[in-house]
Parts: sequence; structure tokens; C-alpha cells
Amino acid sequence: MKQTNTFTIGSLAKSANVGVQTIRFYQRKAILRQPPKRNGFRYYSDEDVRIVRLVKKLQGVGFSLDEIKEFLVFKTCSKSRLLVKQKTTDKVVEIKQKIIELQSTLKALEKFSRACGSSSNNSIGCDLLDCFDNEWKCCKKLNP
Amino acid sequence: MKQTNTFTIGSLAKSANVGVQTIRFYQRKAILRQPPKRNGFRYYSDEDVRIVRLVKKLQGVGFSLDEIKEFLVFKTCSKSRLLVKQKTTDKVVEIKQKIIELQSTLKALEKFSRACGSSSNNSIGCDLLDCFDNEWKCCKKLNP
DNA sequence: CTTGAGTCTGTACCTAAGTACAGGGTATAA
DNA sequence: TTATACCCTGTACTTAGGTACAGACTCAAG
Repeated sequence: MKQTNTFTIGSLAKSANVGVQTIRFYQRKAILRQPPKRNGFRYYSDEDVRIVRLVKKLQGVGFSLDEIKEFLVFKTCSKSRLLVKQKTTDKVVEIKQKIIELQSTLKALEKFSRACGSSSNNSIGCDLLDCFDNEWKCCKKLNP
Repeated sequence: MKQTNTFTIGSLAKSANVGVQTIRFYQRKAILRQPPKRNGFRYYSDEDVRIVRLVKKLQGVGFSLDEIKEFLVFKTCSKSRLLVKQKTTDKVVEIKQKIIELQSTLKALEKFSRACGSSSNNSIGCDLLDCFDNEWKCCKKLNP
């Protein structure tokens, strides 16, 4: 049988690699639900650990806390189900676009690095703006 | 012959799709140099337009203004050359990692969308945490 | 030559996402 | 039983990246 609510706020924070204040902050923001208390102390479950880790991962790829909350709030209510599905597919599109942008940035930086790295030529052909301009040629999105 | 410094702050802002206050803010932060003035009005060049666009692009893929400044500050000085080259290759590594994370997030969200989308099964097998856990199995980085 | 749109400097304000006390209560190990 | 390492609530502060006035000046069209 799995034991539940075994984490104090400090051990939760450590397991998810964040500060204690951050957990309390998430609580205030309703990203974590209020856990059961004993003598005024909060006790968290394994699932809470997973949630906090997920939050950090999603933040890392550019989700805001409000967006993350929208995904987490979802629980069995089939009304919100469709909304969340919509959000999800929107996010999928957004992330695909972001990957493309990252790849183009990558190309430009690698080019810049090559141009700028050869110690012989002194800054000739080593222009950051040029490196990016060439990448932009194949991108829409700017100049709307 | 190219004509230079033909942009007022307002037309620069419009060309780069940002607000006038943002330009002044970048000025204060020394991301843009002080342009020549006539009767107290600033006049910007084509290059300034390219710079502001580059700033927005780099911000979009996660650069901070301070990082961006470090790249822009670079001009012919071969002392800073090596530093900038180092920064560049660091950034290349970072971006590659970020692409991998985005791809894994993408997979997880697509899975979630599929699981959650079939209107028949009611939230069974449609757990955001599970969808991400499976993705994490092939990732190091968490649990350090 | 007036009028309205654009610009100037300077300061103040805003949101997101924390981070840091202060002043107190609790738990556990020596 | 006392020390010390946690925990509590509440409030205030911080940083990044803008955004919004106020009060005055300038430029271009009619």
C-alpha cells in the first residue's frame, strides 16, 4: 500500500528542487491545493512532488504559472475537458513554432561562431546582424 | 548611396513593432546607442531597426536583455571577441538542450491531447502527470 | 500662424515570479 | 528540558521588462 502525505513543506521543496517560499507561493496562487495539516503543519503527498516538478518543467519551456494552472485545474469535469484539449492543441502549435525559431537561432549563432572564431580575419564577415538576417530570409512572422 | 538616420523614435518603434517607450527603455539600458539628435529629436538608422528586431527575436527564444547586450556590445575589439565566441558556443549548447526539452514537452502534450480527447473514455488514462512521467523516463536533469 | 501629432526628460507605476524577514509555534534528539 | 532545526502567518521587498503619465517643446499641414 502506498503511504500518503509524508512530506513536510521542506522535504517537498527539496524533492522538487525549489525553495520553501516558492511552495507557499504556489499555494497562494492555487497551483497546489491546500494539503492536510497536523498541528498546523502541512503534509504533502507524492503527487504534490510530481506536480511541482511538472510546474518547473513547463516553466522551463515557457509556460506561465497561469497557463500551468489551467492545465492542472483540470480534473474529470468534462465541461473543462474540451477547453483543456483546445489549450493543449494550441500549445502544441505554439511549441512547434518555437522549435522552428530555436533552430533558426541555432543556425545563426553557429554561423556567427564560425565567422567570428577564425582568429585570422579581424571582424570581417563577422557581423551578428548579418548572420541573423540570412536566417530571417526564410522566416515569415516579422514585418507583419 | 544609402541614407542614414532617417527614423524618428516613433517610426523606428513602428518598424520594429514595439512601443516608443520600449525604445527609450532600451536606450537607458544601453542596448541601443544614443543616436544623433537634431533640435533635441533622436534620429535612428536602418541598423537600429535591425538591432531592435534582433533583440525581439532573441528575447523570443529566451535571451535576457543583459545577455543580448553582451552580444551587441561586441564590435571589432578582439579582446571581447573570444569572450563573445565563448558565450555563443555556450548559448548553442543551451539552445540545443532547450530544443530537446521542447520536443519532449511536445510529445507529452500530444499524448495528453489524444488521451484526453476521445470523448468516450471519461478521464480514464487522461492524466497530465502520467503523460509527462513517461516522457521524463528518457530525460536526465531532474533529480540531480 | 495656429493646431494637432509627435517628441523631450523625468518620474512613477505595473506584472510575474519569486525571496526575505519578523515574531511566533512545534518536534525531536542529547 | 533545552537547544536547534523545522514550521506557521503576514507583510514587505526584489528583479526583469516594460508601460504610463506630466509638463514642456517641435514639426508639418492647412
